[in-house]
Amino acid sequence: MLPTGEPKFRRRKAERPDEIVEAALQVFAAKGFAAARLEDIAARAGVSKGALYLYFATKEELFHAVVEQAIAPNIQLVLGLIAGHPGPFADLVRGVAERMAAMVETTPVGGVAKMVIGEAQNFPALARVWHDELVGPALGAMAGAIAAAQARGEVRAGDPRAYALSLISPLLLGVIWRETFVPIGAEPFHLPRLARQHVETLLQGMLADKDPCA
Amino acid sequence: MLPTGEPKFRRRKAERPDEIVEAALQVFAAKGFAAARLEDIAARAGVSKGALYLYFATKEELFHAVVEQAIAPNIQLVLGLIAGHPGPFADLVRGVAERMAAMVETTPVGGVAKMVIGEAQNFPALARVWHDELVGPALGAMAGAIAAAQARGEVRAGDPRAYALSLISPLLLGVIWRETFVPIGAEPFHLPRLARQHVETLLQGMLADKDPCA
Amino acid sequence: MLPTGEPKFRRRKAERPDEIVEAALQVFAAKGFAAARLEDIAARAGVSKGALYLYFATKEELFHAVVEQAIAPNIQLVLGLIAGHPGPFADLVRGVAERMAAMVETTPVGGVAKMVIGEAQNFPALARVWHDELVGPALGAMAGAIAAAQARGEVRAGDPRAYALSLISPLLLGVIWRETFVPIGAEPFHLPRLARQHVETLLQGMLADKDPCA
Amino acid sequence: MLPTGEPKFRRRKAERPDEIVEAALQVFAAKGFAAARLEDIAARAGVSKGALYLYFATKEELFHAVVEQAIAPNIQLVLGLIAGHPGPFADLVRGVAERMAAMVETTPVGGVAKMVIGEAQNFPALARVWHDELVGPALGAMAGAIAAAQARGEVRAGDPRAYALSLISPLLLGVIWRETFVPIGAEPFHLPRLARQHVETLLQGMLADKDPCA
DNA sequence: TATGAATGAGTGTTCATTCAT
DNA sequence: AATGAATGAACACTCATTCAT
Repeated sequence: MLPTGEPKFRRRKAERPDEIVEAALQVFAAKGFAAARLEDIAARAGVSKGALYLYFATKEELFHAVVEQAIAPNIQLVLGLIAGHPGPFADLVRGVAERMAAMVETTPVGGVAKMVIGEAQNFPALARVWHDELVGPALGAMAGAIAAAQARGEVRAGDPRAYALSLISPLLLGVIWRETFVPIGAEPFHLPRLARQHVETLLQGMLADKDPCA
Repeated sequence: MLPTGEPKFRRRKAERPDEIVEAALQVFAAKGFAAARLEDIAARAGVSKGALYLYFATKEELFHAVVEQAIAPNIQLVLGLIAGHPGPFADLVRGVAERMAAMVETTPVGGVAKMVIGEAQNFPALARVWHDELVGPALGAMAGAIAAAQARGEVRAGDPRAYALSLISPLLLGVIWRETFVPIGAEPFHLPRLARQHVETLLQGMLADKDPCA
Repeated sequence: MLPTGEPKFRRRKAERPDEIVEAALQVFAAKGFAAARLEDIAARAGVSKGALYLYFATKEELFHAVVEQAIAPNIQLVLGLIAGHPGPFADLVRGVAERMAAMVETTPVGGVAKMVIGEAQNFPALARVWHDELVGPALGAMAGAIAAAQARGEVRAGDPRAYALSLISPLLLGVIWRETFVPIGAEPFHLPRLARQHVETLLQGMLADKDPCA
Repeated sequence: MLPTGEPKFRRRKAERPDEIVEAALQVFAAKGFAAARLEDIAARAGVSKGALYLYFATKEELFHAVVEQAIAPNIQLVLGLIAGHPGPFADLVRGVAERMAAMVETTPVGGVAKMVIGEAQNFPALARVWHDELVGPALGAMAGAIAAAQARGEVRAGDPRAYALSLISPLLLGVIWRETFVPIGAEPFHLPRLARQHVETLLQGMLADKDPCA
């Protein structure tokens, strides 16, 4: 009845699905798929349990939305970084590592990753989304960049895909460590530092004999 | 009428717990803790649901038994390898990596690890067992060996714990990859090869003998 | 097609708890706590098993609600009767006995009492509620009235608490008789008549006015 | 192989059923029928769970045996006391009350009674046994004695059965009190004293005007 | 659009009873 | 006669999903 003015308490509707997905992200990341209760998600989103079903047909569909929504903002970033890099290989690696370290520290991607790992067997579709849209392309792009650097003589011989995995795995394992063992009192890793030390050390072995310390 | 065949009651007190743990290992690794149904475990072990409770008081206790049974045979192996190594650091690393690669290829440790990662938040006791009995000691032993090598001037400066994580993470991530993405069609990694290439490459950067930045 | 009939969902939040407690009262009184099946209670209340848990967190909590609901309306009555009585002791006793006889004949208090007796060992909380809220205060109030009458010289010497128990026990035992033995064919007692005869007889011995032992 | 001598550890077999019934009595009295676990009974009797079934076909049959065994030794005592009493009514009542007070203090009859009350609805056969073999005859005998005393002019007019119940109910209620409320901290009654005060008081009202203080 | 009362299938756990030994 | 491993039916409780409002 008051169509004008600031609809202060009515910026609903359009934002609802996002609010729900955001709430679901928190709960799924914390509990995993099976142990997450729709009631908790609804409560955290400030809606009723029934309202969830206005936007998502099933729990699994909501889970999909969470995975896709948590991926989308981040994936293009890394891919673009790799694809568009002009300079020497070492700089590319350093840039990607730094960006990824920042990402895992500032976004809930770690929680989602843990959740995907834990539920992959029961919900293969999730593993497929995660693989096809995120880790597959990213690993492929990185391997491509490595192959190109090898072709240019910048990087020594060796399986590019294995090199790519070598480069990023401490960071990912650090995230898993944080999600899995830090809550029970294990000493955390400082992820940016871990990534930097790892990349610098590994580059020593990867780069061809032209001075890697440039 | 034949005296053999399927007797209803088998009376095999001695073998039963192992059979049950083995079955539970399969089901837990496949489904995770929450989604695993005791009924499935019982069926796979060839016993009734009730029989499970003759040996394990709760589902969680069974889970513990699985974790400890899958850990126990493997942990001392690696720790002993590290502790008892006399020779140069590079040889130690190569030996450990080779042994671990073999282990993850021949034992279900990967499935258990995935399960621990997925359920850690909901069952902290599991994460604690896994950390305190396996990854904690292993990481500590490795970091200790690295620090010793640094003291001997064999290895360059740098956080030993981060180096240790760097050394083993591609292997562990390869296992996670196998458990998570290979079932949906992703290309697997050849873990021994992956480990070897990684170790050789990383060692180049870790070892101090010849300064590559001359 | 008719708009009336049995709608699957009734949406009667307000009435439901009372309906459930009423149904639970019947089933608990008939079977005792352990043998009562939640499914029977739900069926009798015309709801699903799950609906019970919308109102009561556990079977025991439902049991508590039943006890308190069956107690609450009756307890103040008797206590008020005792506390507010002005006249001579004999009239008080007669009034209380009459009121209690009417109560046990018109309310399910007998069934609940039997249930409390039967389950007290396994569910001490129930015995505590019943004792603290009903029999304790009632016995105490009665003993207090007796002690006062003794102080006034109306009642002979003797333990007031034992006198109080003496006064009411035939009525209570009559209820237990009804709940326990009448269903298998035993001859019932007419409780008001039983109470009256007992009170009149016992009063002869309690009252001090005329020494019967001249 | 050693048929002679003291078979010190072999006075089995004949005593087994009694030992089992004795153990069952304890457990049933403590927990009630439904909550009593055959395993506990077996353990307390020092036999295996399976051995129970060599002597009793079902849990209910064992329950029956317990009731009958706990009754048998006590019933004839009271009945004989009443039947064979020659002297004045007051002495009979005093003797019976004293004997019963001793009985409830020294035997587990209280626990069994509580159990019968609690389980009567679910196992009417138990109530029947208890009624037909114990309380029915006892109440009848007492009522008969009262009627005879009335015929002799010793006792005033009134329903003999109601008088009988009046006489014994405080004692029985005291037992129920002990079983139900004392475990949660209620103050117990001293049963012999309670019975004595009650009987003396009630007799004042029951006895005809000839001096009751003789 | 939104609610939340209600459902009902599903699961961990218990325990009386059976039976090979 | 005795054991105790094994069974299987039963039950309390949970929670994703539905639907009258």
